[in-house]
Amino acid sequence: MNIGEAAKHSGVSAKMIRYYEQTGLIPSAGRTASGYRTYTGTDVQMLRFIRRARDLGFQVEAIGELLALWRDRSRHSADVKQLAQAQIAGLRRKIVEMESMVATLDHLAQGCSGDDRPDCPILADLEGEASLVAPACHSGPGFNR
Amino acid sequence: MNIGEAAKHSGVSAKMIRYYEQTGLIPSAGRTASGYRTYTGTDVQMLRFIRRARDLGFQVEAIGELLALWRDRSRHSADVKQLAQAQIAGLRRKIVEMESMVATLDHLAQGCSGDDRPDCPILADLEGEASLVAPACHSGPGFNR
DNA sequence: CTTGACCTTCCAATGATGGGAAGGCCTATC
DNA sequence: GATAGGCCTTCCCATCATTGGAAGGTCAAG
Repeated sequence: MNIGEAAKHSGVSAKMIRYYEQTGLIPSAGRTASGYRTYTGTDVQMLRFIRRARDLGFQVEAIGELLALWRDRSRHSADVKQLAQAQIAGLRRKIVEMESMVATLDHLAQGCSGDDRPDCPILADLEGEASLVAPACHSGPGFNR
Repeated sequence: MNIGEAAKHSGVSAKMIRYYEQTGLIPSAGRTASGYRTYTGTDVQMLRFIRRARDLGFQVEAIGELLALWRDRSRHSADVKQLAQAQIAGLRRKIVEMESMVATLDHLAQGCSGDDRPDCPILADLEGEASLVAPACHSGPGFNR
């Protein structure tokens, strides 16, 4: 199977397959005499593993760890679980952060008449007049930006 | 005021101030005879505006639109409100997506014994045995990855 | 044997930010 | 007035995952 077919069957683009090979996430594929990469069913399964992990928001580095565990027949499921829970925790952190943004924006937008007048609490807040909005919404220690 | 002080007062790093100038988000700063950038109180206020908008998750392109409205004395608050609501909608979309990831991962992690045995539904799911998890959780059209 | 679809490598760009080097400027201290 | 060290300047590179494209080789069907 060449790279195009592997891409179709795995849902990972050919570009990304080459990239993953280049960065060492996956081993180098076999080659035909003319230099084309060849893929087996196992390779496609690995690519689908990667695709699925990406869909779950894992970074490529974490996927490397997952792959290592996947290949390790004597792995401990605790190690896998720990990676998953770290991922959950990271996602939850980002969700909380975004929810705080939404709350602030929603509060500001509700105070905005939304007509043809220029007065707008949204701009006023961005300008720095923070008294118009509850400070607890966005000045907490949770922001990592 | 030179760029270091402007950075300190605005919370935007000197690097980013130069970058914003280079990309046209902010107008070119004045210069001293020896080439140093100079900033006024108004400039710092604009930088703080940018900083605050970044904290609310606006992309730089959207901040450009916000700044244009901020400068426009005859703006309509409806335009500002629309930008804010688009931002809210975008954030909510991402939050939903992440919540679906968390739900899937949480479900998988709960099925994982987390001990020294190798059996692990997390890996099994990543491998492609999607029957272990409700497909509606993550196969919807909302994914933009 | 040509055509079109595929493959190869290499280079570049995205968006927002940080790091660093090489060199110039400013200010305080001696 | 010289010097030190802290700031400034520009320029280049790196990140992270992904896409795009160009230039050129290969394969399969007509």
